[in-house]
Amino acid sequence: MAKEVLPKIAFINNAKTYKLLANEKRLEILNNIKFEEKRVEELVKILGVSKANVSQHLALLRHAGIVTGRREGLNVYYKIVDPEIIKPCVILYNLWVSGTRAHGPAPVRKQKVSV
Amino acid sequence: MAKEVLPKIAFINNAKTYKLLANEKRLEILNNIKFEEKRVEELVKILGVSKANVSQHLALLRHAGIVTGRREGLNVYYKIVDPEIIKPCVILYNLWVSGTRAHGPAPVRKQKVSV
DNA sequence: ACGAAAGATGCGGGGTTGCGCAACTATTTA
DNA sequence: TAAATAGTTGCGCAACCCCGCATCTTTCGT
Repeated sequence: MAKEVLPKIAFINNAKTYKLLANEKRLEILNNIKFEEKRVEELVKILGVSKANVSQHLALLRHAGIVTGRREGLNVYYKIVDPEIIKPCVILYNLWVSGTRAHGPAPVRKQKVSV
Repeated sequence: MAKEVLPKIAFINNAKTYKLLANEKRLEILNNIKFEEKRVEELVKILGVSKANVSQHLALLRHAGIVTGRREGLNVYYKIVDPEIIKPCVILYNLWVSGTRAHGPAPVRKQKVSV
């Protein structure tokens, strides 16, 4: 790990990115399109929320350049631009699995996931 | 990178953690105490905000188990519990440095940092 | 015991976020 | 061209976050 402290600009940028990631639904969306693109309608079924809501979340992620959409007829297929952005999720999840941190009760069975 | 989609509980937990990280000042605090502990007063000088505000941010991080404080006389020394939590910051920063993602204008000189 | 220094905490207002609802656009099929 | 399907966008309100300000607590020196 880098010994140096990141430049101030890094905090501003990271905070923006973390704000986008700081939402359960958006995280679920990202994890569902990290390797294969999916239609909005599919994400609606998976997330169990309204189409409008999914669209709103996707708009945020799109404007930040985190995901891209490709229209094909009636459908729009979304995918992650750079799957690298998922890594922090896996790291934090594993951190939590290891029980190093608190934040909520332990699940029934905790299993690490490869980064 | 793991092919599997993380369990739902992971999204809930990650979202909570990301909310805590989604603040410029808290990120700066974490980056300043990732390897050596610092007094609150030192952080006040570094961040350039009020003592009360720093204390509030530290309280949030403390309650989430991300940092710990150790009192020594008048001073309280804070440090990160597990520096692993910094990794996502470095990853995201490098992602941004690579120009893979948007989010703000490019800095004068961008330099990657080792994870 | 009193004052000073270092932190912590409670409150209040301005700003932001999340989501339902309704209205709108785009594309295909009849 | 009209209807249907897939998606997007604007509005409004409740909930939440950030931070200044004042107050309170802890510890030390005199």
